[in-house]
Amino acid sequence: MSCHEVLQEKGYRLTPQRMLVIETLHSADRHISAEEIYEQLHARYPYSNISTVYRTLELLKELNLVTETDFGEGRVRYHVAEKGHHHHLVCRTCGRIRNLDESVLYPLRAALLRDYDFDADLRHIAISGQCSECREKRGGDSSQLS
Amino acid sequence: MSCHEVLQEKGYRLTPQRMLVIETLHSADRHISAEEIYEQLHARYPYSNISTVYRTLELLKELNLVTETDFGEGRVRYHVAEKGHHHHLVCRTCGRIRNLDESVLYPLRAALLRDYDFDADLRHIAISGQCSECREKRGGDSSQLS
DNA sequence: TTAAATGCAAACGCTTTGCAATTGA
DNA sequence: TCAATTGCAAAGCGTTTGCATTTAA
Repeated sequence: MSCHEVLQEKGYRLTPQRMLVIETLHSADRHISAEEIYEQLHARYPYSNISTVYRTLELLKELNLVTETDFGEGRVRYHVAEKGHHHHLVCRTCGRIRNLDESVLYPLRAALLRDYDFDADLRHIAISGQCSECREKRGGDSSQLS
Repeated sequence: MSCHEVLQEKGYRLTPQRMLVIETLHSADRHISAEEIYEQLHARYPYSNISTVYRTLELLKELNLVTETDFGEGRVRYHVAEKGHHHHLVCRTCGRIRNLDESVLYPLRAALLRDYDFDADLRHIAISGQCSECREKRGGDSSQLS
């Protein structure tokens, strides 16, 4: 189902601004920032505003139509949520496997490239751990972070 | 070698502000933000300033005495660089293994917990990929990201 | 003594918000 | 028609910077 259809179905208005933001996101060949979306939008539709871009992105995020990724640049980047590529989260307790959107690993890849000059292959990984249900049931060994 | 010694050896001044920032970082039981460091510093030394905190953190980062981690909260957190815990980066071409500071994985762990409610076990992982030398030599298959 | 470091205030860049005006359904 | 959406301007937040003053060595 397309972004337009999802918006319409859920009762959101299909404004020209929203359609242009969606179009820009789809035609982008890489993760794109709000500012970049705004520039393209503004070129075609001069009476547009960056706060509308942010509000539209917020909405699309809520509807899981776009993914927000923080590459540690001081701004956040967006792309349309792809259903195709994903990894797996494997619960060590119940064994259940859950899909993990690949975009969650992008910041790590970016950091390894930037800080270690290492081109990590994160295309086929499974991450082990414990799902929320098993954690609640057993209490287990959670806190690694502090 | 302690932070104080490193600073002194490299010819940096040991000001009370710097010593208090270092002390605060060491006594913190978790990753701490600049604002939090400043609050503690300011309580003990009222004529201090947050820009000094930022400048000190910048310096300690350069000297590899502290690590900066972005958990995606809109602010960055710091902690003293631990030599103890690390993971491995394994080059698929030359096989060389390089240490990876564990803090690089913290944002991923935080994101999995926040977005997937999954408590990932990232304590013993090796990440496969290609190091910079091998990439330069052979050109290989790099770009996964955009 | 003096270059390095600080405090202050102002600016920065990204993002959010209050509100009146506009508009899609 | 009228609630949803927008544009605008201003604010919010974490961080950085210019500059005069202070200070560790």
